[in-house]
Amino acid sequence: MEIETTWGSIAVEWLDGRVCGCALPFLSAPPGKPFAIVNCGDDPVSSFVASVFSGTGAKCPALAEPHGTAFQRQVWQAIAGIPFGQTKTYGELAKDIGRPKAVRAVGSACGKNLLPLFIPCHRVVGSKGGLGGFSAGLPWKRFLLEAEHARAINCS
DNA sequence: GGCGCCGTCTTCT
DNA sequence: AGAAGACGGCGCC
Repeated sequence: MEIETTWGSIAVEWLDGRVCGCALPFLSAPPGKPFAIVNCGDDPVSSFVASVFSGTGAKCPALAEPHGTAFQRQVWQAIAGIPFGQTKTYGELAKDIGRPKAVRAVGSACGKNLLPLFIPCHRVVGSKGGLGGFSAGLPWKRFLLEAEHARAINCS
């Protein structure tokens, strides 16, 4: 299914009611227009996505077993544990999974996350308040953090 | 404060 | 094996 927004169409795939894929249009620069959802269903998945953008944090729907290495799953699981509206640094995440020095590897694992929005990799920021990166483009990450009232970033 | 280099760990070529 | 990546820290200008 697809959710149409003023920033492009968000494609979400699922199997047996479990989300197994999510793709956002890549944005290298923020579109001039404000973000808005144009066409959105009322199923659990759609409403979850809508809630993420509106900053009202609904319950995350069931996710399919993610495909990845053991290390990546650990990272993703740790990310999934970040409370709504809060952020965590790559370093803290690394420490949480027992590899305090594997921060670089953690970042790498984030980039391979197939379920942005559902696994909130946008809540992972750099230790100095930097944004780090985002697979679909930083504008999404900035917007999402702003929507969740994250103050750990430099909202200029 | 900003820039650059090195350390560290996992994954792809 | 070698290279690269969504980092962190420290030293230097």
